[in-house]
Amino acid sequence: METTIKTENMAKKTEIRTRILNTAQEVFIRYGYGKATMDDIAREMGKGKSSIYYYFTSKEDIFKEVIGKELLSMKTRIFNEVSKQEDAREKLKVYVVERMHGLKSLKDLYNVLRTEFTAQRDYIDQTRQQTDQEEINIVTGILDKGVKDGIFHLEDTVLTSIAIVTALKGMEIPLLITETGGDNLLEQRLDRLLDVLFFGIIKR
Amino acid sequence: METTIKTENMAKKTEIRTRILNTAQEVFIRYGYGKATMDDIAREMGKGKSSIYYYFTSKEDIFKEVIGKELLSMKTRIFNEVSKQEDAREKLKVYVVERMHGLKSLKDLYNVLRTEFTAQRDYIDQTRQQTDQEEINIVTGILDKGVKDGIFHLEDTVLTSIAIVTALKGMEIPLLITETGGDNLLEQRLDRLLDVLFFGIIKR
DNA sequence: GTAATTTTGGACCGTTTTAGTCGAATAGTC
DNA sequence: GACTATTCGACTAAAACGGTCCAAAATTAC
Repeated sequence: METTIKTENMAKKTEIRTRILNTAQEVFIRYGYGKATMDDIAREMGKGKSSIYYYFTSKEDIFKEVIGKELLSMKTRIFNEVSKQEDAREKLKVYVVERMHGLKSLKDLYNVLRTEFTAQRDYIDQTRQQTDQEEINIVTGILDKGVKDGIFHLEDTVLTSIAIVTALKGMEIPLLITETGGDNLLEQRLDRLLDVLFFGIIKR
Repeated sequence: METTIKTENMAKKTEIRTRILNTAQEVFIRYGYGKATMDDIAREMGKGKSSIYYYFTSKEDIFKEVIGKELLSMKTRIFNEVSKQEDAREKLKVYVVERMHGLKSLKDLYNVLRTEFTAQRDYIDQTRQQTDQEEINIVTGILDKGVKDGIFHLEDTVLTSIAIVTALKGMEIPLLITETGGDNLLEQRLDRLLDVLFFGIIKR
């Protein structure tokens, strides 16, 4: 009975933390990190500002957790979509498209690339570096399967996956910064990228 | 020659003022009046903050001019759309719909109803009062035409138009504050309002 | 019922940001 | 050259903001 109540209390605390994170995300999206205030977040919650500080250490703390949960969510989505495909070519295609779409929604979240808040950007870059190895592992696994199935002709799948991930990173800024066109334009450009990628791989 | 150059200089000054107002409007829409800064506006212009103060007295001065030009633009649009109709019933319908649509876009502009910046809201309310008489005159004109054409049966068109304008005002907050649904929902609710209005008028 | 713990929020503090001003520099006109 | 128009970074005072404090309220434990 006693542990049950304590468990409920822990769950309630987690629930309130989640609500704060979701509210903070809306406020960060609407105003950007800089202009969003702790008072804004508290007001949307219907609570006092100090109450927010009871659950989180600082504004930056909240921001990092919001980014973290979005990255995790994005990674989960990518993994699920890639797992659904059988063909290695489709796996790679889905991986690229989901990755870029995920980043696009992250752009809306922190609005940092545009407004140059270096501190947050550094943090995002740093967080992204942690997932680099994971990305390379995913792409290497896809390429290995393709070679095994006779679809791809590659000597070194690890080096190739590094090249692919690096190319994707290099495309992030130009692709995401561009305001013109909606998802359709992004889709078209990604298709073109994949064509080049496949021709380059398949033709050898 | 001399007056020509001075005229050009006046035109250039007006052009720069217009560009400042348009830029300010974008910044106000994005961040709201409170969070929008003079530095934001200047940066979007590619100018120094002091340059803005060369053309405008204050941030509030700019805000009032932005609101003023939007209200004027809205009134012009309403007048033009109402003038295009022949039937008094259609005139009234178009008037109501254009009026509410115009207010909806103004809501986006200043974001004040939601964030309760009293100073700006008072100013907007005050500005709106100035146009009240104009609204009553427009609606009275429409009702007079309807009575003349035998479509409406009314004893006192002026009193009725006051009632209609008051009813529209009373509906502004609930209609515009509601986030749910797009223009379609607004259109439906306005149609329903008009049905009630017409049945109430036409059935007597 | 009382004590302990958890949660809350307005007041406060130190720092940062912002509206607005100043004065010098540059550009344009006569 | 004199005068006017325009520009902008530095500066000031006031306001805003992140974060803390501490008492009160609410909840839980005994």
